Amino acid sequence: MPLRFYNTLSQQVEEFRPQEDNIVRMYTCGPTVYDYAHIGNFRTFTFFDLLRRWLRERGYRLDHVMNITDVEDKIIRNALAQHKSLTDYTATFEKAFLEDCKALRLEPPERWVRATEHINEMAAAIQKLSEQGHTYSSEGSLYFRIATFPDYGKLSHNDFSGIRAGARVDVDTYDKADARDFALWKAPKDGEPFWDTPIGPGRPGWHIECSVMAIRYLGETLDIHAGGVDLIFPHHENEIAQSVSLTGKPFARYWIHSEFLLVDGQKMSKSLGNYYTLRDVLARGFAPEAVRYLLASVPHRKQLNFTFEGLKSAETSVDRLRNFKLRLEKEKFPPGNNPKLAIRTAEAETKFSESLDDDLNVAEALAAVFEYIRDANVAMDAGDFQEENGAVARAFLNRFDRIFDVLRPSTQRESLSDADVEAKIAARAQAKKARNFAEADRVRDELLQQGIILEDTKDGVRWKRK
RNA sequence: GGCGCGGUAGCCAAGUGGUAAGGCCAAGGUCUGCAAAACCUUUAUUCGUCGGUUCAAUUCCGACCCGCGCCUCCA
Repeated sequence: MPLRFYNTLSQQVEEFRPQEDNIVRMYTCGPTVYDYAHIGNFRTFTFFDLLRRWLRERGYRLDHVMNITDVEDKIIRNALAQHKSLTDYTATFEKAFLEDCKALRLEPPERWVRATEHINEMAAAIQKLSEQGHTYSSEGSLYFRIATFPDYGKLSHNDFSGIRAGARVDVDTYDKADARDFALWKAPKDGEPFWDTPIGPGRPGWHIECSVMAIRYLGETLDIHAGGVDLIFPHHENEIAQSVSLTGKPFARYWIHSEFLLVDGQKMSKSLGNYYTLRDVLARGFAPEAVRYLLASVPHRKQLNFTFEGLKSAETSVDRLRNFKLRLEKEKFPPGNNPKLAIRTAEAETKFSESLDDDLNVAEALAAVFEYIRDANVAMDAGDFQEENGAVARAFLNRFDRIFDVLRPSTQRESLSDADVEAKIAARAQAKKARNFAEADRVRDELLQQGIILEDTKDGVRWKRK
């Protein structure tokens, strides 16, 4: 079965085929750097990461652009309040964001692009839209006139035919002719930063940046455009209106949206006290891999209810995976190749791949991995697991980890060197041999205090860092 | 009200027109000097409710109930 994705545009699962050979041109909506990103944001960004990794695993070459919105109302408000320049203000949060991405092992896209570095291009695009008659100005600001774009609503499946132009719905501080119209260019207000451009002084509206930067780097028609479901309307709808008006071409072929993360069944909000940044969660002692696993383990089209209980569960699941990896690496297997197991591994890998091909069904893919691990453990216990099975198993596990990337621990507290640990283990072995279990247990506890866990096996002692 | 997503065991969650994957937790057990790890057993006669289609529905159709999101900024 080919790779396929649910496309918001068609509301169907479709086979994925990029326009050109094996290159995937993908644009994903990145963060607005006005504050620390929260775990809801990272749910979406983790999904982008899985998408990237699976596309590449499937042989595609990626050209992925992600924007950083560094000019926007909240940023301006906060920067003014702190008497900082826009750049000084956003630099802090951009840096924090990139650190968080790294902690979560999110691969960087091929290009990060900042809104403020494309102001002139945005102005030029707006100019062109104006020449084409898609805009009007009001009090120094320029608006996109939705009435000039008949396909408006196709992505969000909204029917606007019943809405009258000019039927004023309460609109913020700007004057719009139609509630659906949106600002392309905002006139400067007192004390606010602005840019001098051929279309006048001001700053870009939010939507135009994505259209302009996507087209600039990826061409007029993207293969994939992804974002959170909350962006479907109006953001992505507006992007389509602008882009298609500008180019006359479809803007993106596959629109992929990830569902919301909820906390305790509700939307995160500061007033409810259920608003968590990644930093908040890590400060509670959870490893970034546990967070990554949790965010990655629920299919993107399903709302993910974040709880600390769930995070704990994710942590234990990661431990199970790591234990298996450790066993695979340390245990001595008899020579040979158990054909039954070889087949079993191939089956598991096939199920893993087919599941991810199916609109990135991570739940099913993980099931394939865990089922395999159980069978392999059983075989190991029975002595049926042989050397050559090990190589294949390691390859499968590596493949799993190229996508999920949770096996490597990120907190490496090297309080004891490997040699120190081995020495302690040797001392404990002596004590055990003398049946001095009190001393043996003392050593084991001592090591445990330092984050070293011992496991006695028939092949000797196996140890790992917590 | 419109648009969209979802309601499957204590929690998370997959899935199919033919009788319920997987993970976590819990209980008991095997192994172990004791642990750890691993394994085994138990845990949904049942998949929001009510109808319908069918030999057969959790899976299709209809209605209804509930949760969440979007409809002004938002991953």
